[in-house]
Amino acid sequence: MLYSTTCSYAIRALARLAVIRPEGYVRITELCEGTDLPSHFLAKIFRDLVGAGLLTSAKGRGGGFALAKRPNEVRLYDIVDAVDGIKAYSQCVVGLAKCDATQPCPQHDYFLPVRKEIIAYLESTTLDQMSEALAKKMEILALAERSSDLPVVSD
Amino acid sequence: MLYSTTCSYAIRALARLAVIRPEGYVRITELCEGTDLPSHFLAKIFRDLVGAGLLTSAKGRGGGFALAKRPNEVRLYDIVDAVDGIKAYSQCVVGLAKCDATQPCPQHDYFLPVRKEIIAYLESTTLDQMSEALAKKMEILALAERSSDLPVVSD
DNA sequence: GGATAAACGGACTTGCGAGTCTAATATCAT
DNA sequence: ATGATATTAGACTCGCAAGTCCGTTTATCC
Repeated sequence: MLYSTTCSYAIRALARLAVIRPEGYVRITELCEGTDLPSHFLAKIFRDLVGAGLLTSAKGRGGGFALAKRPNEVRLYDIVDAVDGIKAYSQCVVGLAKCDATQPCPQHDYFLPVRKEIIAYLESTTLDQMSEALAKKMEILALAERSSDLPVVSD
Repeated sequence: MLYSTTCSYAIRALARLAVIRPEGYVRITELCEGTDLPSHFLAKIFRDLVGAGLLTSAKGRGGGFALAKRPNEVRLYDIVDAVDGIKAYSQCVVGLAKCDATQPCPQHDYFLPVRKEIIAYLESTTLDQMSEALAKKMEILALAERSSDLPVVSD
């Protein structure tokens, strides 16, 4: 509800990319394996992320997508901005065209701390934090799978 | 970006309702006058709010919609829950089906304070706070209009 | 150079939230 | 009673985000 579906896919995929291969190319199909990420759609999203400068790509054998920067240099903020556009987060909370200090909407003042918290969250969370959390989770899932012999589809 | 468009309409309309007539019926057309609220669509939304117990309605001359409770008893939380469903706010921030303390998503821990802040905001903000803020704004706008002789479309 | 393997590009489909429209129903005033 | 006025109900349209598909291009390997 904070991000668009497209943006959620982007975030999850980038976190996976940072875990699987922090530097070097990963194929889309490999990236989506064992997850419910829609590979065709993600391919389209990744193309845009290349355009936005977050990813680089290489065609042909051994190719794929790679992070354009080191994981600790990529903020959640940058991903969200590239996909949804950060503007969506600075607009009026009830969608008024005119909403500022002189013409505030009914919730303007009350919402300020929430907006502040969201922006701080987007700016302070980085890809390496997310990849670290994800790596830990994948490890746990792998253990669970080995003991139950059930494939776990998640990321 | 926090609410659906429908929910924004509901919030704005209820705030207006509380300003125009805190108790007693207001017609949809009257409520939308001088705003960009889509009256037909709002009629549909208000029907649902009647079903949710936030509004009461009366047909025929002198009828319309009225608040079912006093403005200070209606929280933003209640409105959002009636329209979007509060469940949307408690789900995983990146849309994972399974996401809890045992299987957290890559952002689970980092997002907690944001979620907390949002919920606090929804629970603590009430309709009378919003109507008070709106009344103040409408007053300013009315003054501006009188001095410039330009009709101001807003709420 | 041919086969293969990957991204690239765009056209296309689908699903759903948003918004419109009209007929039905209930209420009030005279 | 009758006409005016309001919600009610639901079918319908519209636009966009989400998702699919396939041919093209570029790179690599043998």
